[in-house]
Parts: sequence; C-alpha cells; structure tokens
Amino acid sequence: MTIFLGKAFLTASSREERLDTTGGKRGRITIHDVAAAAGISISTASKALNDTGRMGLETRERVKRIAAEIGYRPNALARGLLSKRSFTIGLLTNDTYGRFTLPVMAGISDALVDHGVSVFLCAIEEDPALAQIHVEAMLDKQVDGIIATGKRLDRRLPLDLSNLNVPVVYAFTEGAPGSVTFRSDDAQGAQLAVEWLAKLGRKRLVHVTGPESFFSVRERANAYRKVAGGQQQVLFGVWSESWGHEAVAKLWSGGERPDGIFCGNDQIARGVIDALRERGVRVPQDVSVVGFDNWEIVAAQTRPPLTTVDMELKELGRQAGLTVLALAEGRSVEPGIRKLPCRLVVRQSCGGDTLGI
Amino acid sequence: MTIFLGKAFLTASSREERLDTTGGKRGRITIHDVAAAAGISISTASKALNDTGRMGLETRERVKRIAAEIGYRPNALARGLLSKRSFTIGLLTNDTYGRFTLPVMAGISDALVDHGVSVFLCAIEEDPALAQIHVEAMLDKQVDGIIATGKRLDRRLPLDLSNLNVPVVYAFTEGAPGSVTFRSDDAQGAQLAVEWLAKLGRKRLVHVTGPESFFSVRERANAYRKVAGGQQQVLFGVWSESWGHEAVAKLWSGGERPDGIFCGNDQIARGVIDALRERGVRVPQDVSVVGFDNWEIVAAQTRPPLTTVDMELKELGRQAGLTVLALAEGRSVEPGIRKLPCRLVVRQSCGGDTLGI
DNA sequence: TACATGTGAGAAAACCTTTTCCCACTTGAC
DNA sequence: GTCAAGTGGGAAAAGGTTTTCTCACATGTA
Repeated sequence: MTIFLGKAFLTASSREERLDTTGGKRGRITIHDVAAAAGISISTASKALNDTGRMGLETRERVKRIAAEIGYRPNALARGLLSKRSFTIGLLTNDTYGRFTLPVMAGISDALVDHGVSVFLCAIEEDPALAQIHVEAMLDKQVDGIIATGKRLDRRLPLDLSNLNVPVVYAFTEGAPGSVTFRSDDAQGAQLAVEWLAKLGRKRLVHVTGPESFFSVRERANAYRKVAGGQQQVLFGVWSESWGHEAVAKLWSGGERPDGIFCGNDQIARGVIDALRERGVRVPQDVSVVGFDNWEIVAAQTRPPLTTVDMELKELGRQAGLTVLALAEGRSVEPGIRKLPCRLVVRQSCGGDTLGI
Repeated sequence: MTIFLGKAFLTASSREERLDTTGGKRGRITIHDVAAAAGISISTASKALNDTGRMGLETRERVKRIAAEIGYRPNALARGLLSKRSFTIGLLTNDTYGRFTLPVMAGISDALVDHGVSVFLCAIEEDPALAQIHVEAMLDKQVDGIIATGKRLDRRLPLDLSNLNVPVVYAFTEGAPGSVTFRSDDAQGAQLAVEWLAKLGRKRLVHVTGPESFFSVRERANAYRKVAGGQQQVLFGVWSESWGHEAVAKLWSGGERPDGIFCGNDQIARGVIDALRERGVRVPQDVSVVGFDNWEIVAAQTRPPLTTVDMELKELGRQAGLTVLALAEGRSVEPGIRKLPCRLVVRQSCGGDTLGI
C-alpha cells in the first residue's frame, strides 16, 4: 500500500506538473490524484467518496478503496469555500486563568470532535481591541459559530457579538438578549449543599461567601436562606482563603457557633478548614464544611478533602458545542437561559462520605 | 456609510443573484462587491488592496476607501486555497488541567495574533486515537504548523508527529530527534533559588522535591547540589502539599534543622510553610522557603506569600509561536533544544522582599 | 422499428482570491 | 509619422472541491 504514497505514484498521476511548482512543500494528495489512479473523472471520484450521485456500486467501492490506499484526505479549505461550512468554531474567553474555560473547552471539543469540528481558542483578557482583532480573524476564517465564555455569570465580554452573521452561544457569561445562554443552576447547587448538611444533622448553618455584587453569590445566598430557613446567617466577603480565616475568627469570637458551614467557593472553604484546624475544631466531627466549584487542585488538597458542589462545566461546554453546531446547520434553537444542574461531590469534610450518598 | 451594508447595496451589486441562493445566511461581502462599487475589475481591486501590481495612486486609494466603507474582509479560506497558507496553527496538549498549557497558549497567541494567525487548541488526554483524530482534523484544515506541548519535559505526546508535512515545534515536552524544542532551564532556575537563599545568609539548606523519575527533578536537584555545595540534603517525594508536611516532620524530628528550604514546586512549598507554621517555626524569620512554578493560585495564597521560580512559560509560548511561523514561511531554523531562563519572583517567604532585589 | 426510460459517468460552473499575462493607450524620441 | 517604452487596467487561470447538467448507451415497451 505504502508504495503508492511515494513520488513515483504522484509523478505518474495526471497532475505531475504540480509537483514541480510546489517547491519545498510536499504536494498534498488531491481528488485529482484519486481520479487519475482510478481512471475516472474527478466528478465521479467526488460522488463516489461522498455517497452521492449515481454510479455502479463496484465503481464506488473501488474509488473508496483507492482513495484510502493513497491516503487521500479532502482539503477542508476547498470544501468550505463551496459549502459555506468551515467545520471550525471559535471559543472566546476572558478567563485568563482557565479555571472555567478549560473544562468548558474540554466539553465543547468532546462534543464536536466527532463532527469534525475544530476549535479556535482566543483568550482576550479584558481588552476590547484585542477581542475585536480575534473576532475578525475568526470571521475571516469563516468560523461556523462562536461560543463566548467568561469567568463571571453577570458580566459580558468586552465586545458586542450580537450583529455577527454567524451564530453565537454564551456559556458561563452574560449573553445578549434573544441569544442562547448556558449557565449552572447555582440555586440548585446551593440547595444540594444545604440539604446534605441537613441530612447529616447539622442545625446551625452559616454561609460564608464572596462579594454580594456577584449575581451567583446572591443567587446561592437566596437559595441557602430559603432552604436552610430564615434564621440562618450569611457572611459576604471576597474570594480568598484569608477571608475564610477571617470569617471563622468572626464566628468563633462570639454568639452561637455553627456546626455546618457552606462556603461560596473552594478557596474560602479551604481557609475555613485551615482556620478551624488551627483552633482545634475538628472537621468533620465538630463542624461540616461544604465548598463550591470542585476545583480539584484546591478541593483535593485540603485536609480533610473537601465535599463540594461541581458546576458540571464540561457538560455545559458539551451542550454549548452541540447548540452552536445546530445553529450553524440552520436548525432552529429556542433562545433563552438554560440552567444546568450542579452535582454534589462527597469527600470527607462533612462526614457522611461512607454513607454511599 | 452603514447604508451600504444593507441588502439594498448588495442587491444593486453585480452579484445580486448570489443573495437568492444563499438562503438564510446573509451573504458575505466579497471582492466582487468592492470591484462593482468602485467600477473596476476584481483583479484591479485585488491589486489595489494588496499593494501589488501597477495602477494610479488615486485608484488605489479609492478602492481601499470603498472596501473599508462597505466592510469588505477577504475570505481566508479562498486566500489559503491559493497561497497554501491558512494562517492557522494547531496546539496539541495532553495537559488536561491547563497548568502549563494555558500560559504557553497565551504566549503563542500573543506572538501570532499580529500575524493574523489563529490557534486550534486540541486537548488530547493520553488517548492516541483521539490524538490521531485531532491531528487529522487539523491537517485537513491545512494548518501551517503544529506546536506540541505537554505537562512533562521528559515525556512524549502519545503520537508520532515526525512525518507530517507541516512543521512541528515542541514546547515543554520531549521532541522528536532533529526537531526544535523549547523548554525552561531548570538548572538555572534552581541556581536562582539557591543563590537567593545564600544571599539572605541561609547556610543549612534542604531541597524538598518531587519524584526522582522526573527529568526536571533530577536537573534541579543536580544544580542545587552543585550550587549549594556537596553536603546539602535532597528529599525526593511526590508533587503534593502533604509531602511538604511530611518532609518537615522528617526534618524536624532529628538532625540539624535547615534554615532554608528550596521546594520542587509551589504545592510542596505550601505544605512546608503550613507545617512550619503549625510547629511554631516562623517563616521567613527562622526559615526561608522558595517554591518553583509561580503558580499564582498557590503562591499568592500561602501565608506568607511565596517567593518562587517562574518558568516564563508565556515567553516560551511566544518563541515557539514565532518559530513555527518561521518554519511555515520556509525560513530555516536551527534544530535542537532551547533552554529559556527562569525568573525569581520575590514575595515574602524568604525575607529580603524589601531589598528591591 | 421507434421511442421512452433508466443507468453510468463526465464536463463545467461555482465558491473567492491572487497572479500572470496581455491589451490599449500615452508619451517621448528620432 | 514611426517606433520604443512606459502606464493603467482587465481577462483568465489556478487552487481543490461539490453540484448541476448533459450525454451516451443499454434496456424495456409499443
């Protein structure tokens, strides 16, 4: 088989003149080569390979076999020029750190690789000019669609994507009106956490979370209040370990001490757990702690490992990918905000981890 | 200006028939539209826009102005078909977590965006079949080159890239023989760390690091031994905080206690610092600690914030990007391994942070 | 025998650019 | 008045693929 791949074969083909002009770059095998090798026209070759048109079954099979033998792969650029589909999408993100983008990207890629779609990743910080350049580069390359993702549900990317002539889907960032937006169901996630604490018999709960200016913080806090009952306490702060420490200091300095702490993210939870340990408070025997995010690098390294809420970002990416694909193919999609359920990941910071959920 | 963008303009253009066939998707503005609007041929339009050919300066300017007015952008697919350049490269990685890939990606993108190059990101876990699919998809899309990156200097990606007919550059992963490979200079990084400890007057040093099976671990350890002097101690372990704890327990259980600890990565350093604090050993007053990686999320959250070695991955990405571009343009590049220098990031875990380096 | 129908396959247009040639015209020199 | 040289611009091919149309031939029917 491999013998056909050599120069000898190509030179013998009908396109021998091409080899002379391509210079250094080894000329790729085109459908002309397939046609020549099979002794048919390129139209017939094309139809054989794409299972279209009319022809003898035997011819079709033979062409396919020969194409495989000589290692023919269609040129996506040429195909895209005609079909108006590039099998390419763009992923735009302002999440430099990749905390959210990477799982989303993995999901998109996972969903689309089977459809032959590749993904341009563009990290655009907060720079509108840079964003503009990247978007234009993607449009020039005829992307079939764009997925915009960010690090915050209630902020937009620093540019307007609403008037592009390609479909745009938003994931984990605020979308334009009338668009499709995927996000995690933070209220349901909070509910999972609180119900788990309740199930373990915790009665005196506190919610230690990030800045109230974040939409998801408010949403989680509201859900927490609703599920836990009115008398429960919420402490707003910042997204850092040190705020976790501080919050524990505050809580243990007076008033009734909690036996269950629901934290707004894993870093806060880690600060809380470290502070509790330093005070000699045992986790999970004396106090149960739940985090939010399931950021492995934090959650798995806390002592004890952290029970936390996973936002299923990969699944979110998968759905966003399938949706943008559907739109690119002209299938219509109901606009609106889709909230995807979170999942509780049980480790050891609450106890109950031997219950088998 | 915007008035020209409407359907009215396009319909009036010489290509009005196209609108009927494109159906839902709004037809893009092509060079035909520019030519029609300027009352010239498409060849002239092309030459005007690309500053090639011969024509009156006034004509050239007018064409450019009109093109800008109606918002013409050349179709990169069509251009690529002819020029054999797609202005697209692929980034292949097996670093699911993105710890190393994201900074490298940022550097590549940063270096290439000015050249109009976009980057396909393909995360291929350790799955050779998946890797193969991704590479073929990229080749079909005529990428101008591929950058392979990983999470470990001494491991290859699970597929062979050496016989592709596009240039391949390796970054932070082991490359094929005869290829160009970029990596950090771990020995020099270790030297920076040790010299800093020495400069601060630390005499009794220990190196607490990861598994000896890692090439970079051995390289750092060797450099450490060479710079610190022969009598110094090296503890090999794993890449985790708990190993940092364990190491401190070992060191403080007998023998001479160190006053300077150089850790193999930031997570170990964090474990070390936490363990020291728990023992009442003051950092940096009693012991100086240096990390490796400058992983912000870890280094900035330790108490005190961690002085650590940064591998300059972004710069590494930048150079890899420029190199693959050079190869794609046919410029020849000296093969071999290029070691890029590391940089010491001074925070507070060693003291000396007020020295202003 | 004449005609409709069906079958296999090829020619050519189309997608959008760039580039190579070539043509028509002007200018200047002899 | 003829010729050479220079100038502005257009026609057409090329790049690789898909799709539409057309053609030649074989088969079946009246």
